[in-house]
This record gives sequence, C-alpha cells and structure tokens, in this order.
Amino acid sequence: MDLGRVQQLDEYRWTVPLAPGETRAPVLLYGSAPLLASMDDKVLEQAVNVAKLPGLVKASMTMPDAHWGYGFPIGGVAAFDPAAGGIVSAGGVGFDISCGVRCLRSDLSLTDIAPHLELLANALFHAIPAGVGEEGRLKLAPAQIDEVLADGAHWALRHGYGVPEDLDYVEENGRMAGAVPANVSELAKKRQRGEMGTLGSGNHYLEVQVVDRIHDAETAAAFGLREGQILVSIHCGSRGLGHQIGTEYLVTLAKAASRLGIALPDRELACAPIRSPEGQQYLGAMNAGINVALANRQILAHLTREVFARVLPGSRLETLFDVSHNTCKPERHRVDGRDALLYVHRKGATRAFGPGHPSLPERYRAVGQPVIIGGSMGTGSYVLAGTAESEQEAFSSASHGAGRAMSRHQALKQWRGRELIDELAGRGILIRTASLRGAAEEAPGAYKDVDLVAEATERAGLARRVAFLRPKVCVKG
DNA sequence: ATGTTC
Repeated sequence: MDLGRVQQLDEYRWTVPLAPGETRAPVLLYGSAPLLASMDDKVLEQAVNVAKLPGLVKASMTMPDAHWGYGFPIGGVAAFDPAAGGIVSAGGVGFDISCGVRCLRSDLSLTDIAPHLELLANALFHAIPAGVGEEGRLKLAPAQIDEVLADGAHWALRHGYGVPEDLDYVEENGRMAGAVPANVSELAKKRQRGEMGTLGSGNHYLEVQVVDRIHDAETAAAFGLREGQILVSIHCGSRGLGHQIGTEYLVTLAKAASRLGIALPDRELACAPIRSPEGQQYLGAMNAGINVALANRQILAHLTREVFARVLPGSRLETLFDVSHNTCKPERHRVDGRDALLYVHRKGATRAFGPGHPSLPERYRAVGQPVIIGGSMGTGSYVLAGTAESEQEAFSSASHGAGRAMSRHQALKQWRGRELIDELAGRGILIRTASLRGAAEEAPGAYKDVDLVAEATERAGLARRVAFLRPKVCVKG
C-alpha cells in the first residue's frame, strides 16, 4: 500500500483522506507502517468501498493482517445498523462461512511427544481427511444434514464426537441461533454429505504445537497454558456447503441490491438490507453454514483425540476455545453512548470479547476471550485475550492470522512444495500434505510476519498476547 | 476458500 495515500493517526492507526460525502463513514486501518506498506493498494480501495454501503456504523475497518479479498478485504470488520437501512453481504462474510480455529490443550509436554513425532504425524495425516473434495468416513442422509444445519456442534456431540464440556468453549456454545436449513439449497446439502469431519485445502491445517513463550502469566494460567505444553490447533470451515451458499446468495443479493436501488461501488459487494426478505434469507442460510463449521471442527477434535489416545495412551485433550473468522453476527455494542443491536461482519477477523462479557465461559470471564492468531505453515501462532479497549475500538475484534503478503499464483512461481517441506523437516517441523502445489502456495514467505501482526494487534489495543506457539507437526489440505 | 478452469 502506498503510504502516501493514507493518513497516520498514531503508531498503529491510519485513515484515508476522503472528499465530503464520498463515503458514509470513515475508514480505519490498524497496523504498523511496515505492515500497511506490505498490503496491496486493493485493501485500501476495498475498505473505502465498504465505507460507502448503507447503514455502516462508526467506520470501515481493517485488522493488521488485512489482504485483498472478494469485495470486502480479508481482515475486514464492518458493523451495520438494521434500523438505519444497514445491509448484510455474502462477500462481507466470505465464501468459507465460519472458517475458524479449534484449539485443544493437552496435558503433554514436548518431551513426551518428541520420541513419537513421526508416528504422530503419520497417524494424524491418515486419520484426518485433507484436500480438495476429500470425504470422510461419515456419510449423512439428507435429513441428517438438516439436523447438522440446525444444531451445529450439538449434533456432533449427540453422535459421539466429543464431550459436553467442549461446548462451553465454543462460540455460541456450539449452536448458532437463527439457522434456517430450508434456506440452504439441495445442492449445497448434497456437497456436504461426505465432507463432515474433513479439513479441506488452501490455508486449512491441523497443527501440533508447543507453547514456546508466555507473554502474560496470569491469563495463561486462566487459559490452562504453560511453557513446554503441547496444543493442537485445527483450522477449517464449512467446506463445500459454505462455498455453495456463498456462490448462490451472491446472485440473490445482487438482484436484491438492484431491485432496491442500492448503489454498489463494486459488484462483488452484492448485499441486501438486513430488514429485507433476501437479507433475512441469507442470514438464515449463513447461520446454518456456521453450524456446519462448528460441527466439522467438533468432529475433527474427536478424530484428533482418537489418534492421541492410540499414539500417546492416557493423554488428555481439552478444548481451549473455538473461534470463527468469517461471520456476520447480531451483537449489542455501545456507539456514541447508546446501546445498539448491530450486525457485525468479520471477514478474516476474530471476535475478541473483553473481560466480563456475559457470553464468556466462567473460567475466562475475568481475563477475556481467547483469540487465536494462526501463523503460516511452520512459523508459529499466538494465543491472545480480548480487551475492554477492543470494544471501544473495533466492536471487539482482532486479527485472525498472519495474512497473505502475496497471491497464490506469485507463491507458486517462487517456491516448490517438496523443497519447503524438506527445509522445515530440517528444522524439526513435520509437514504432511495432500498437495505439494498447495504447500508451495502456502509458503511461509508468502505470508506476513506473524510476530509483527500479533505485536500490532496488541499495541493497537485489539487483543493482548498471552502465549506464542511453535509448530511441531502440520497436516495441510 | 472451492467437486481449484461449472
């Protein structure tokens, strides 16, 4: 991004000079100068476009890991007021509805798993279906798909995947309200029949990690984290079903925008008022998509436990937390001293409720919601905690990952999957992947520096760092 | 991200 086009407010906040009336609200970009400089100019254009949409509240925001997305930037946060003509947009949620991370904490130390690392990597790769179109052991009948769409992780639990305590540590307690299975097409449901309990491809992964560094001892203790401890993070979403919902509703919402005379600065911003039939229809389908992702991560957590039980008998894996990155959720926020129900789009951004939020489980209520910033393949990840300041800043939102620094196409020209995997193995990080091409696209060098993203996230007040995690095994889609 | 160029 050309820093000449933006105006710096302080070390980690930037805005864009705009003509009067050019947008409905300002643009607010979070991040350090080097992070912003590494972003495509398209991020800026997209953030400005979002600021032109009806009913936007406060500002069109981007997190420190932002990059160019479909319509809305990835790493974008935008809240809309339904009472002021506010809209909902499929491009503002993302195609992989409720893509997110389930993080499990073990009672193991690095010394416990070190002798079994190869075995663990192979067993996980064998047990976790990964790759484009890959299916699992579970094949759902059409009626069962509707149950998953309505009940999310609760469905998975009823069918023997996981333990009840898991749900205390999943957003929405594992079941998103407002799901309308009837709003999801038969084709979307059909695509998902064999894809429950699968990882998918692209940036999705299952990683075995070690807690390498504690930043905040008190919060780490509340999260049950200690140095040397083994964690497992599972990054995936709603697979073919979510993608199908996004594809179909893009058309529905574009027609609605046209019918209602909503001016779209970019056709990728197809949207409809929250208080319109099409807006409500999309929200019902999207909520169902969220439930598929929550169920998917619940099943994958169970499959992971089965592998650990075999390779490391007697070990325990508890859910630390499960965060969603691609959602539009109705939430109450204070704006200009007034309490308002807003629809918050977070696309490649994590909800990050601060201390005391009533939706947080008792165990974390005093310290804030766990936030997980998943790094690129083989680099490292962060656990952070939500802050009170983030509510004032960004509707309680924070970064979700390292964020791409270059396109997949560019990455393919620069790296070879086999060489990357060999190099990482030399550094004690075992990669198991369904696609060497996919591994090249996911080269660590194609991403921003996760340390800089986590630091900027903390300095901007969006969340505070709790622990740094170093990868040991990574199963890639 | 994606039955990756339906």
